[in-house]
Amino acid sequence: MTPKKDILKKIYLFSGLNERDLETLARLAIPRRFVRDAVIFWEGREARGFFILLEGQVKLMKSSPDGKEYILRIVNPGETFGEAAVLAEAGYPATAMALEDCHTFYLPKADFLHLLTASPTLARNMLATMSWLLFHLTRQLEDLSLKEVSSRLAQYLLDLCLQRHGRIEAGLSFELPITKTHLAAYLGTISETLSRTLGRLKSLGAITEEKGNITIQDCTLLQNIAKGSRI
Amino acid sequence: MTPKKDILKKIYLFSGLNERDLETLARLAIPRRFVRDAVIFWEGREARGFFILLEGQVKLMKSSPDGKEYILRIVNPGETFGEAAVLAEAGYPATAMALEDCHTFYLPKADFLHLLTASPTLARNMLATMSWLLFHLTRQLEDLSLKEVSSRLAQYLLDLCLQRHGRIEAGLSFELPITKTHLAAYLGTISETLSRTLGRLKSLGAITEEKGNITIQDCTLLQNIAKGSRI
DNA sequence: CGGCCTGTTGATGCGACTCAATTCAGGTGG
DNA sequence: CCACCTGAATTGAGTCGCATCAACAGGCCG
Repeated sequence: MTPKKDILKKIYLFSGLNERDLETLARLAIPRRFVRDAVIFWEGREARGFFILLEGQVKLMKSSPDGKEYILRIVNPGETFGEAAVLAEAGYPATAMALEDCHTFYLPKADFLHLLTASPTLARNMLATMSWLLFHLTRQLEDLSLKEVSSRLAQYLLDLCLQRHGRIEAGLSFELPITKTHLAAYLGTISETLSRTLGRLKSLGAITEEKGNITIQDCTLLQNIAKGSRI
Repeated sequence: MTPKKDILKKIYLFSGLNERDLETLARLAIPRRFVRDAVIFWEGREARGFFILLEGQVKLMKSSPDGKEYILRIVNPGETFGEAAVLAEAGYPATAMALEDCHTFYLPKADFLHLLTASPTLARNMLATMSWLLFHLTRQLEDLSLKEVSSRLAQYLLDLCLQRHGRIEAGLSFELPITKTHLAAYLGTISETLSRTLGRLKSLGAITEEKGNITIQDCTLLQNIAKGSRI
């Protein structure tokens, strides 16, 4: 079995840390597993620590009294979540739920804060992580307030293509990493609307879909839709 | 004239800093003035520094090709803006515009980063600031995706009342700190809709308005609307 | 096989945006 | 002091995007 230290050193938040700090972290990190659909933490609850996702997939979400939900972020292996909450004195800003069986490390708040004051590198990484999160949230706000569903979907598909292939080009294809219902909640809509919008992109010739596999056909069109051209 | 140092020590981001660091900051801070409607920085432009607002009011906003705008945050004196951008390598995530004639200090990125690595207190303050921003943005996302305009408006009014009087109670009144057009852009809608929604709150007896002065009449009703009850 | 979850499609209704007209308040200059 | 202008705020009519409700098809698994 891989030692904890070797796992931790691959996490972005801990990159560049010296061996001593990594060993300290390895001592502090507590393995925790969650089954599919388990709630990892609830929005508003006091944040006593944060998580490092090693295996599986987690959604960070807000939900309304009448059952609607909005997905703030999908967490993938190697990423951390709940970090920001241990800095603020408020509780977790959202609810975390396991989308698959998950394997995590848990880092208690007090230990982490202690290490944070001792290690400038860690503090710097933390700042970088948080500014990335801020950037991400800012863009989501822009999308929700200024763009319609078709634009948000087109942008999502382009981002995904870029992430998978490093470029955007007609003919490239990829799978959706989450179910369409979840994707709808992530785009701030519902599955019915997503289904119709995806259908419209297909009938316009922007994309094709086969067995959950999306292929980009007309990237110029897709980019125009993402920018907000009426379709 | 008040020495720069004494001004800086009242800024939250710099609280608890030792005299030496404050003096360094005071040497680095460059006074900059902006007239009403001046753009302080554009979204996407490289962030070479950030600002401390001393006097005036600034809006941070995103705008779409067809002229709509969304206000991410209204900056008030004593607050900083653009800080997150100097940490990330991406440019400014939004455009900053002066709503009134403004007086600011400008802190160049390189100098600030240098001080940041030298001062754990400053790093800690920066982390706290950023987690507050994250919290704030998260709530805005929740509101935009899950709530309708009436809820967002009711919530805004309640927040404002709490901020002004320290409590929420029927009979308390306050002024809107920004124009209704700006408020509309902040709530993710347009002035016509805001006007109608405000009218609805009045006719329901939740609030009254006289010469731009809002008075809370029925806080239970207002709180229910804020939580999402249909009205 | 039957249940369950995911996804698709159709009909309908509501919230909010658009466009246009009007009023109002503040500031300017003759 | 009043006429004038400009930007803010309000109000009405019409439209559109998207959510809602409902029905149904396909895949997976006990």
